[in-house]
Amino acid sequence: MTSDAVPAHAPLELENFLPYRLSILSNTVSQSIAEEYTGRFELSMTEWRVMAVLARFADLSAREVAERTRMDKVAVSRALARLVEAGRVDRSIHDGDKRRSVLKLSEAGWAIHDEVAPLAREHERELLARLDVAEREQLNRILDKLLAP
Amino acid sequence: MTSDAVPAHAPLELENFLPYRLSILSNTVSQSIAEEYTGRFELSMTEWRVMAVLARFADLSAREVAERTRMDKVAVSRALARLVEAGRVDRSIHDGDKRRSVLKLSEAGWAIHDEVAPLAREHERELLARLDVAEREQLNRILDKLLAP
DNA sequence: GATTTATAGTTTCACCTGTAACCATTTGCA
DNA sequence: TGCAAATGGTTACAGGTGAAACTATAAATC
Repeated sequence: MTSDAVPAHAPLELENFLPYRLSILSNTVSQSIAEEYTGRFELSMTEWRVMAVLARFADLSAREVAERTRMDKVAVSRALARLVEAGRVDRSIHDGDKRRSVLKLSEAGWAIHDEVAPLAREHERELLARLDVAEREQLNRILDKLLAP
Repeated sequence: MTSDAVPAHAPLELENFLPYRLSILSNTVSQSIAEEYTGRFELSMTEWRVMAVLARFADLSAREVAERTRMDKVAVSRALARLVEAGRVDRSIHDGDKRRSVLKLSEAGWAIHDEVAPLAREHERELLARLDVAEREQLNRILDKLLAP
């Protein structure tokens, strides 16, 4: 039996490494939702996120959309260009500040939103169905803590 | 006061929508770890993931790396090309199956691993420091359930 | 044993992404 | 007022990414 002179390496156990587990879970969930709307509506995930924010908060500027979605402002700018082009978002210019845009869902945008939102909620429901009531509360509390600034 | 003839839209409350919260958390965490090694070691996130898997399980094939990292096989192929080129991974050919490659970290690869791994663990520690012991156990149990196939 | 089918891995293509540079407008301040 | 600094948003560039096609090898079937 050889003595262990050289200290052993200490590889991460990825399967127990929290950042890794979060990444796998998040990608799996987001992608399974995205699969449902990308095909049906020619809607990218970033576009959907922008629409979801505008559904909840009207008359935001592009910068505010970026803040709320935590997306890059360039990504938002491009998503908005496509959404406006497709007639899903109405863009006007802010009174008194010609740099700011004022954004809201169009009728067509709302129509899509009203189909996609329940679908997204259904996925969330399926995911949460794996947990009991106590666990759901725990998860919410834990996420609140981990997401706090 | 106008009567509400048209049914109201029901926008998602993104800030309480589980898939969205998971996505924000996962991106924030992964990126803050990545910031530490991308600059210092010219190492992309996908490359690091490949290295982490090869640290834990030697002599995998590219396909097995893809399975374990849950990355696309094309992404793995390219990450491996860069890692082999940089001398961080040794690639040989499987005895008895000339299609398979046999991958392992090189000395240089291990040296980098041994610097990055503690750094990643430290980030995990900082994140978990926001939770008490009970919450950490709860989180683990919950993630086990949500990640089960 | 020859031929079809499956598998490992790479390349191509079309697109998405972030960083940095940029333009227009507004704000701060001397 | 005039001018520097800050801000909202877009564009250019340099990668990174997945789907599909492709090459090489192995396994299955006849």
